[in-house]
Amino acid sequence: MARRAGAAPSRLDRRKARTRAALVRAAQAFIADGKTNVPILEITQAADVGMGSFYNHFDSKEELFHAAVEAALDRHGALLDELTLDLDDPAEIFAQSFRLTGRLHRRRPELSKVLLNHGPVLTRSERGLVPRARRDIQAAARAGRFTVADTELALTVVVGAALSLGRLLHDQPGRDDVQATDQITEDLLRMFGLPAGEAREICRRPLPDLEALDRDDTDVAGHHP
Amino acid sequence: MARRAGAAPSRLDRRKARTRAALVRAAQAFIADGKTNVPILEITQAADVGMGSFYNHFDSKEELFHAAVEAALDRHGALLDELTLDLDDPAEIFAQSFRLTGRLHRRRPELSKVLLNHGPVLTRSERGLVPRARRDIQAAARAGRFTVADTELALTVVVGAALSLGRLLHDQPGRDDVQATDQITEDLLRMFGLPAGEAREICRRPLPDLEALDRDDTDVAGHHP
DNA sequence: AACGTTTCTGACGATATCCTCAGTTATGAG
DNA sequence: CTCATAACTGAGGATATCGTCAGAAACGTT
Repeated sequence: MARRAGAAPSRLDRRKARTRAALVRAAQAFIADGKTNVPILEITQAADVGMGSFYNHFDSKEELFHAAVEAALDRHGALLDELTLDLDDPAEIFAQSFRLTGRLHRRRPELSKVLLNHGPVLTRSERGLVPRARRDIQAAARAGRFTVADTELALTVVVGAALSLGRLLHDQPGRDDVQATDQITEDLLRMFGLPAGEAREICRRPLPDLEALDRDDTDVAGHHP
Repeated sequence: MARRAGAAPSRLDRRKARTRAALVRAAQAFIADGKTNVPILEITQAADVGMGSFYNHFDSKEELFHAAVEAALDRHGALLDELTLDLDDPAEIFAQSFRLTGRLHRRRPELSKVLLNHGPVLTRSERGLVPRARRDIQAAARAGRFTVADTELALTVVVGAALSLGRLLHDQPGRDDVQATDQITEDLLRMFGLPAGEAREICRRPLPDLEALDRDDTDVAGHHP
């Protein structure tokens, strides 16, 4: 019997959701290691779930991987929205979102790797970070803060810069991620027509509490103490 | 008996080189379709080469794919060097290289797809396009044309923008590639500190003969009439 | 032409992976 | 408590892929 939408989740629902979440988490771990051609058996073992259970939730490995990446992206996007909620200047909203995403690469390397390994595919996805960035750029342009000839092309550069930055930080573990991220954000703001001095100043403003970010991200992973 | 370096290639050498090239070309075709987990047998069939021949040239599929991508990148880099040889302004050399690379996505879609699908891995490679871009940016900075706080970070943005642009053109076949490429180049020049007017003007200058580019690229593919 | 060497070739045994299915366990309803 | 249903489980047959190897063909040398 189909459960009515909005009804409280039953124990059965929760059991199924737990198994599914375990599989998604295991998949994220493998993606983080760059291995997308792992046998299904290994995934289920890592998730501490029976082999057959896989097919109760997904029809193919690709379906699982896709779900894993989308979940991670959605979560980070929502976090950004939350953290920039009380900012007024659209240029600063954009800058802080980009800076926070840059910080992410070091703070949650496994999530970062997921983004890097599947970034290309997700670049034009209608979920996750891209629509958010588009919205912010458009808002800043409308407010006269950014000079943007073509929103989609500006967005293209921004997304490319974000992925490329992640790759840089991943490949050079010694590099200062804060300096790198803020410098690139500053470069992008100049590209958007802001005077060099103002661009630099905006990128030096303090960021929201990063402890909150850690707490939230821990929640995401479903890692309850 | 080992052949001395520099000696004229014998028929045997050429035979071996031909089969190897056929495998590389077939690999490029598969990479272009995004399929990097094709059975070796299919690759050899596509290359019209015996199954066993594969192991005369490569120890693993990954080795073949790596060779395929590096060959494509080296070739395009050399082409850019050739085409921008007689330019004086370092800013223009950078701009033309970027614009020409943008043009490539439409003119040679299969090569473009190779770059896109393996771009992330090759971003920090010491061969191919990245060292060239680094050299050009440094030259422009030394000449006082670009204002660059950190060459590596600027390079990161440029590389990311190039890959992201390729993805955009690939996903939106209808989009005007010339307009998109030139606009992004202009954005990057502004990021490098050039005045908006000058950035725009540089990106409107004519490009080297594209027919020569076609001829050269055809040579690359080893496609002799 | 004759012989040694390099390269090519495809069949085949070994191995890895898939995914179904019949049986088991957990949950819900009466 | 009893039965029905949903979810979980792992063994196993079917399938796919690998990489070796012995022989054939092309090439070089004398």
